[in-house]
Amino acid sequence: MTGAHNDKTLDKTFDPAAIEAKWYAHWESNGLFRPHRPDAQPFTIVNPPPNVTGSLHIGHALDNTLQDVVIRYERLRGKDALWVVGTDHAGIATQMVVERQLEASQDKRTNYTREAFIDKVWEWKAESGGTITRQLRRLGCSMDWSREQFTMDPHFTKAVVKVFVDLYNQGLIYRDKRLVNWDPKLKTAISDLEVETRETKGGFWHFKYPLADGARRDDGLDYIEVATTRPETMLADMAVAVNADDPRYTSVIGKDIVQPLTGRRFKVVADEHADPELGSGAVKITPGHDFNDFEVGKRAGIRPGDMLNMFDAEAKVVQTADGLVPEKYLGRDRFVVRDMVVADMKAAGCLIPHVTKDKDGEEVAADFEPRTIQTPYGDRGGVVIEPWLTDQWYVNAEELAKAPLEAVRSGAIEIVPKTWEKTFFNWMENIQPWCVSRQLWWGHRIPAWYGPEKGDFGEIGLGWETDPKGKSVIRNRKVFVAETPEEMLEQAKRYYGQRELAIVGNDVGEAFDAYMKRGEIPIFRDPDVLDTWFSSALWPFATLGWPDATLPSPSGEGPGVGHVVPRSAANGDNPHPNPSPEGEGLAPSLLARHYPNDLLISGFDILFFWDARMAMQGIHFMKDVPWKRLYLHGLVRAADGQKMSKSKGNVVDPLGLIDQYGADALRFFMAAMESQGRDVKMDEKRVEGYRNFATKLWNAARFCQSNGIAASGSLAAPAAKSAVNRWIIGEVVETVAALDHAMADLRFDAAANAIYHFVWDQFCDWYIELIKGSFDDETRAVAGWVLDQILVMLHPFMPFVTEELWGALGERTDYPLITAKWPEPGVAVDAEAKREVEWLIALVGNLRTAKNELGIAPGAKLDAFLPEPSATTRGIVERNPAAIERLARLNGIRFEAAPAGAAMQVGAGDANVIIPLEGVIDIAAEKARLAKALEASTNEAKSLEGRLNNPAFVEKAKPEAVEKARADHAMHAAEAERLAAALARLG
RNA sequence: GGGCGUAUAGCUCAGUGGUAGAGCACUAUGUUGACAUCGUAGGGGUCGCAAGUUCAAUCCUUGCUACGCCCA
Repeated sequence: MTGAHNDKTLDKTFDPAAIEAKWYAHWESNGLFRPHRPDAQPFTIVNPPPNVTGSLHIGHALDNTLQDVVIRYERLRGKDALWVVGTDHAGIATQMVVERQLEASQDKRTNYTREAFIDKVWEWKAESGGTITRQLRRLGCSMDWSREQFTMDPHFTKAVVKVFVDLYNQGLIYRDKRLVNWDPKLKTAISDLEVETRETKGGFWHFKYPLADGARRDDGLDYIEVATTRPETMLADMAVAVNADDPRYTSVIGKDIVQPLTGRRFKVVADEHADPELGSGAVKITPGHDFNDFEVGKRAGIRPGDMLNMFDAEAKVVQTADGLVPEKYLGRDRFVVRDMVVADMKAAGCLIPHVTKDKDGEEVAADFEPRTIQTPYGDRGGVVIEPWLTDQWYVNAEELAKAPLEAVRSGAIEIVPKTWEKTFFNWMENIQPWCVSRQLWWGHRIPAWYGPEKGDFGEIGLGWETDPKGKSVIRNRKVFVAETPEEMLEQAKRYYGQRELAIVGNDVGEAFDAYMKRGEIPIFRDPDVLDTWFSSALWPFATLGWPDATLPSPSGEGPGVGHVVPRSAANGDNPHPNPSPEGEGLAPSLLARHYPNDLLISGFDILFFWDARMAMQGIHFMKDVPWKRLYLHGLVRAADGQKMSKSKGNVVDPLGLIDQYGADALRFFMAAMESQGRDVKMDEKRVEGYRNFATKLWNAARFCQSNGIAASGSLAAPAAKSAVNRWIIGEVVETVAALDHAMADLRFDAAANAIYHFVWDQFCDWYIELIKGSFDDETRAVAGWVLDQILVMLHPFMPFVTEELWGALGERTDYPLITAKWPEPGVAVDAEAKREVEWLIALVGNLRTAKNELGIAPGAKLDAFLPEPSATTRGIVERNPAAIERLARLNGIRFEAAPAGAAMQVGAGDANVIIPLEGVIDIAAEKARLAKALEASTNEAKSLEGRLNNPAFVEKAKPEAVEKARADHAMHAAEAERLAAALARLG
């Protein structure tokens, strides 16, 4: 039914689905995605690793199509093209999926031990981990599956651990107690980038904070008015800040406030953060729960360790260290407490109502002023982020950002399109410490261990305390950061001397004393894991085998380097190591050969998350940029321009489009729509159009085949005498040049359009039409060669249909298209042939138009006269009788005067062909037609004449512009003259 | 508030300092040695608005308007 028969005769219709699976399996099983080319110039890209348990969405389709276009192009150009592929463990996302599954069966994570839960995640990975890689195959992506990577493979984990330890030893990773963005739903810290600010409707409450000890302001008031959008935080207020230059408050700076609900006494402090222009000019300060207040608190001399905390990990109220939070608030949710606090302040007479006038001009009092609040939400958990004071691991991003900034400035990394440079600079220049620890179970466990710190006299055992999460922790910790437990123990022994050490579980808790009593020093590993982006930042080099010289060999095959990493050190949590299959070219030089990568293609939405961090880690550890070029593309939007989202229900499934139109059509759409700096709007009609394009090509090939046109076997253009053949060879030359130019600039749209228009407009519409009826050997050779060049040039965009046709047109099983050679015509454009064919095209086109306008049947075969042809035109006519008869549908063109009588007149180049139509045409209609054309020509000529008569133009314009204007003027003037003469003939 | 982008035919988008193109849609049509997922012909745009630079502006500059995105 579909595809090619065994005898390779092409079917009338073409079914993408039938050929896609066949060719993909063929390419992959024959190792054609990475042919052995040890002597070729390497070309390397790495795919942005999708979430391992995810599935292909339309954005992946765009991203991976562009990468495949590039890698297939470079492979065809003979390079040692490597497209590294793999998936990301996606810490938060994957853990959430598995937790949701547990919830569905009334189960939950905390019903399991950490190890048991992680086992469940590995099970889920095994179950669903193949989905997206299968889908990438359906799209036709020619990745090197033989070396498929996973961010939690043992060798990758080794790289992650080494990076952490090295950065720690270099002082670029440190543990710090400061405010983090805490997600109370996921119960983990997240980085600044994972916080999205949303506008929400909220309130602004005004309160009286009474001055203590009878103090009064200069104006006599005995309180300070403060306002807040988060009243609940007053339970942990530690100051009121006013501006030192604000005359309303100068006399009370340093005086005490008594907070009405907690009774806590704290100072009025002077701080620049208080803006006299805003509200009352005074601000309540909650250093433990607000980023600005944290800084104010520090400036006021409050140490982070002393800042009051009033929330637990789920943002429920807990007792502060000073014990002043009233019992009734404890254990309640932050938003419940907000309402309670407002009510209690109101009852205490400390709420200042918000007074407005209603529509009748009456004053109305409300508890708060309605306001639009910029509220931080966690991008994964979707709940309001709470600034929370905890110990977390931070990367000194400011330091690591220096080299990437310089790399982009110097051009060592080229960002395409360039407009993104500014965004990149802006972010990198203002980069904040990167919080990399996550309170999750699924991920790379942080290679840090804690034991009790020795006291001033070397004594050990200063006790333990309860952390904000309610867990018992060693109060003064000594941290040991090491790649393996063995190394850690070495460090610990050096520190503790000859004491017995005990590595204990995650919760040292109450067991601490027991260990101490037994004379053992308990040491436990940091329970946290690393931010997923911390590991994916290593993708460009860790996938190539860093830090080992070679990659680990598969399980059970000798001492692969990946397996010397003890399980505990690799992660301690990975019972299902993903063996790295051995592929071709696992030479020690893999890393050296393919780093730096040549190009990275990613969506701009992960510029900061991923690209920037790859640049930081890549340059730091490899002493060179991760990639020479960074191409950023936009989003794929829904047809109405909206962002696609599950909640809006406007998500387009790329697999559905592939089913309907074929992968080639979807790919071509993605490439053709990818112009730099603009989002791609989904347009299914256009996908359909490119499916039609594939069908058009299919049928053209079918026609060629049925006329004895076959595979060329020649890289160079065949010798050709006929103008038509010389012309089409020249068109190939120009198309290759246009494609190469577009690809060099990563203009995917221009590249796709160049081949599209060559195939349809030049090859199908004109060349095939022109050669019909004259299939000589030369023409067969040229047509076969041109069709081959088309298949090669189109292959990066439409790999399936082109490979199928390549196979159908000739016996070349040992020379598949995917590894064929990029066109090298070896000839120049033949200008004479181009002029000749363009003359024929103009004649045919003008004749068709004229016939149509005069209502003459298109098929009517007519006589034609050309009384005084120029030598050139005469030659063209004499050399192309078949085309003139077949396409122009003329009984030849006679070089003699036309018989008297009505005639239509058609121009082409310098010729005016007269076609007698006595009794056939409506003379009035022909006159009208000519008059219309005459007017257009005359207007054009006049306009040009006006310009040429302007001395300023002739003097100041570029000579080429003047020259062109003169030529155009001459052309239009001559045309007008011809048309006028033609009109005159009609009387 | 800061930054970036976009505004061109009904729709989706290219493009150029010398008065504009594609695909789809639309109208008419079906003669041609593959293709109706096709062919042929056609209609349709003061290139968001205003000012400036220039011999010349859709293109460069500035301002404005509208929409979108990122950061604070």
